[in-house]
Amino acid sequence: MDTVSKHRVADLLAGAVAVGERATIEGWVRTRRDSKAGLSFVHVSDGSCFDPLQVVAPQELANYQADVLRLTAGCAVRATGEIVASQGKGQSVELRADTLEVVGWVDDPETYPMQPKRHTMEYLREVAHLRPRTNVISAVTRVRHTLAMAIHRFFHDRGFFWVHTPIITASDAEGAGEMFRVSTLDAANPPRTADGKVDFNQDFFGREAHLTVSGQLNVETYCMAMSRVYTFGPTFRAENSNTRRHLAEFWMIEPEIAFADLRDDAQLAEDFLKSIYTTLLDERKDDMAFFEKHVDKDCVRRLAAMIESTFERLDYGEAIKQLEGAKKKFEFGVKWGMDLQSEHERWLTEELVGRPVAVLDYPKDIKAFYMRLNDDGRTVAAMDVLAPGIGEIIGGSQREERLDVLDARIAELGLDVADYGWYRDLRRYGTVPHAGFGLGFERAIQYATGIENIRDVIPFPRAPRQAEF
RNA sequence: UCCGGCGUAGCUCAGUCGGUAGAGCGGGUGGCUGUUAACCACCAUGUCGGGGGUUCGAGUCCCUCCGCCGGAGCCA
Repeated sequence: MDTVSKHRVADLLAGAVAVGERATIEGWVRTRRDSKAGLSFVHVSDGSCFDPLQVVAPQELANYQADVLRLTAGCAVRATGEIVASQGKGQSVELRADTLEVVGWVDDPETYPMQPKRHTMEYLREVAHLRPRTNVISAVTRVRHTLAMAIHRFFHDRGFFWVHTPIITASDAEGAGEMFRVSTLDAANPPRTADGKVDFNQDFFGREAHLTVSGQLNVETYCMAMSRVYTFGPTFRAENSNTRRHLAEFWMIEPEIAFADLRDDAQLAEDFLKSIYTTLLDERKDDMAFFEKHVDKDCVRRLAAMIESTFERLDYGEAIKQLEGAKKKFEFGVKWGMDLQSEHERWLTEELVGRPVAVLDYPKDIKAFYMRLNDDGRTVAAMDVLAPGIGEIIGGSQREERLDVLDARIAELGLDVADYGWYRDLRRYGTVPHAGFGLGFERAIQYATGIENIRDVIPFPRAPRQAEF
């Protein structure tokens, strides 16, 4: 092998190697077309960008008959040659190979699951180990990475610290949602207490433990020292929900800011969404063009509109009034005190406002115990950010920082104050107003790409009866 | 979990009134072409999701189980 340096396809297509210079690429064959002019065209992808590199393999290659003419989709190859201006349409440059080495064959091309054709997303889910070789999943993968990096960059640039809140939690105070148990007890024959119950005292942690459903309560502790913090990590829900919007394991982003109220929180959410989607449109034009053409023709326009808009602020009570006065007939009735249905959220952001809107100050009875009670005594400082085309994209709140009010809410909801020891301590020692929000990472990807099923924007989806890979 | 739909070739699907299965793509072979998911011709391909039932006969009708998809609920 010669000393020609290796390059990524993305770099070559971007002109990193001048025409006339030599380069080596490594990747997987997408398609092969033979020309009786005495050459074959082999499209090679290495995942570095949406487009493959066209490798021109002339019949003069020593292994042309033996190898090149046997190439099928999925073969792994290494090609070295001169970068030349393309004679054909569809690419600016191509690699005229003087060596083309097959690193790994596809042993049975007929049953290779990834054929050079359109597959259904359902089928691709059944071959999750091979689906990153498709246009759509590789594009999702690059978008997912770019958004993740954009999120970290957004927070880092604003002085936030990434706090690694625990995956395993012994707190059963997190509230909503069924949790996965974490245990080393013998499931078939667990130790029992005198009254016949499972004795979790003998379990690994000496008490019941679960996978976390939210990092918020933990991250609040670091907020009360570091001022600006966020979590970005996996989250688990054992709900038996089988929809295109739910996973048993998903990633969530939860910033938390000290010395801040609900309005600061809403502003953070607005800045956040605009920033990460600006980065996405800027850095992944190729993939977004693909989604726009083949998945959701409105996705780029939707993001551009969000970036350019100023988010509206709307009081919950005002939202109810507007909904009650709407000419549109809703499946669900509208009344103060109820939670907004998806159809209501869509109407508010799409019909009434026509751009993203933060709905503020919800009735306390439909919201969590930790949300700050407003002076009216019947609403809490909660917010939902609604966006055209999707509805709710972010949910957040100002947290109750007054110990006596928090205790009253815990009691009111029938919760056990003993379960909230360390959380209450934050209100005893230097408490300050603070707020935060939660964003489901996969839903943010769905919103950007238009991918309808959430199982297609995470590499290995976990859902009821689905954990094969 | 509830409601609805679907399950036929490697993939996407068609299959009428119940009479032992077809197309396109993909694969193989050949032709043609600086080709772009190329094109043309030919060839091969099936436990019709599993089990049970009705019938002379079931891909088709009935029961049941499994799986998948969509919607609802729950939510991120």
